[in-house]
Amino acid sequence: MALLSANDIVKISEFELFRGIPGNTLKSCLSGASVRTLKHREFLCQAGDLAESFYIVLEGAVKLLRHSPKGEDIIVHFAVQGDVIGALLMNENKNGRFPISSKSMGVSRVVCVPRSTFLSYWKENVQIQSQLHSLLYRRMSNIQDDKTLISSPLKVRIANLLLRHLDQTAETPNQSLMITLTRQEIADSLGVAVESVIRTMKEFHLDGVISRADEKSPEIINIQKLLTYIE
Amino acid sequence: MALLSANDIVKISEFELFRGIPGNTLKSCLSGASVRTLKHREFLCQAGDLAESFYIVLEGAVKLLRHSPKGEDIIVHFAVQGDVIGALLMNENKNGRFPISSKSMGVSRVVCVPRSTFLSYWKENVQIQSQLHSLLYRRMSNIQDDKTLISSPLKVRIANLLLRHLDQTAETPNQSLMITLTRQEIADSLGVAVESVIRTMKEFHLDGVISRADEKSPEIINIQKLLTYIE
DNA sequence: CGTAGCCTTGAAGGTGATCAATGTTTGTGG
DNA sequence: CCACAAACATTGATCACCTTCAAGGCTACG
Repeated sequence: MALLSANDIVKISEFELFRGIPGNTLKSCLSGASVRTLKHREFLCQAGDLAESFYIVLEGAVKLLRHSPKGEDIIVHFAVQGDVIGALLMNENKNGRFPISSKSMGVSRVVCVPRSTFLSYWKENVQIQSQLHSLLYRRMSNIQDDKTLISSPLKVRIANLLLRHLDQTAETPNQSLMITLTRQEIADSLGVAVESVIRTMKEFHLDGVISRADEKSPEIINIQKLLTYIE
Repeated sequence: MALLSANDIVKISEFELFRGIPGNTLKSCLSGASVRTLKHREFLCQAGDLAESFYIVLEGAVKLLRHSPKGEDIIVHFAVQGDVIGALLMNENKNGRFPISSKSMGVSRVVCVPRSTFLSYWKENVQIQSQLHSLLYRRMSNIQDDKTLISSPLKVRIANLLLRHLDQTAETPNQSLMITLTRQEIADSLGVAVESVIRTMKEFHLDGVISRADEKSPEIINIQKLLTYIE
């Protein structure tokens, strides 16, 4: 836990969440906030924890997990830079508990904002509420997209997942993923067995749809070819 | 299309969405609003329509559909009394289009509120934004629950769906569903084949888990027995 | 250097999809 | 009032996709 550096605040001010928000308002919205650095696989919060603060991802990525009855973990969302975790919960009654766990993917840095700050400054600011709406809208759209594809073959569902995580900044026909996803994580996100993901990805690889510069780096996607799986 | 009756306004004022909202604020929030009566299976809006207004369900129920690539429709949500449809979209850029279709289940009545009213009165009211958040939170929780159960056997997923739609007002051990769901709708909601739902429900019936007073009325659930399928 | 987490491959098995045929109910139009 | 279409329900047979299980390999890390 550490205080926010001036550099961090600049970075935060550039997030879409705070677009058009004056500097002093931003400062209020971050009162009592601290920065937490998470190691690979470290938990940010666990399902059942008292929700005393919520989070903004500064750097890196965090996966949101829910326990399935079988004991496996299902990934409901990959939170990346600028994403907000647990804000919806702040509105609910006091003593609310997280319904999800959050686990860091690689090293990441996260801003922790206390619940009281949400109630005093976030909840009372219509601009911020609207921006939160936009974030939620996108997350809701994604999860609905997934649901729409439930009955599609695994190839299609994986292709869809990969497309969603493309690094939109590059312009080349071959784009890489914004985050490094393991086969296990893809499986957990789609609710299927790892082995099935591995076999499908192998096929993609043989077809030249995906490739990797080296082990450990994110997958590189040939978008044209990938799209043929979806149509 | 008709104007709101005094009776309708009373009913709306009792929705959770407007809890603690003063009468004149409510009136502003409904400026330009009209009531639409929908026949069974009539569309309220179709995917791709210009989102010029959003909706509040007054009576009856409306299902929200998304087209899957195969041409089937997946049900992403059952909207009942007090539910809001399309509000998230109002925040987004002008000329936004509905990503979903809405189709009435039986006869229903819906309040149509113009986008301009949202921007003038809903968006600027922090109380209403918070209430919208709560509604969304619940919808998000539901869809995440569904996702968590993706890899569970069909029995469990159907049991979960039934539990969610119990009529909470009754106290008896046997509760009925709030809305009449056809097997087809259950299948569309879970993204499985109708035949699979029929076979599972038949089994439930033989086990005495569900029963129907008569055809056409909602299913009656023996909760104790149903819960044994989930644990 | 041993453990933990992830990846890989093969073989066997099951759940649910698909296809086909038929029945029931409701609403529509002649 | 009857004929017909549309939407939903049902049942059985067959089959594919994905799961499960088992075994082994690789890399990172304490």
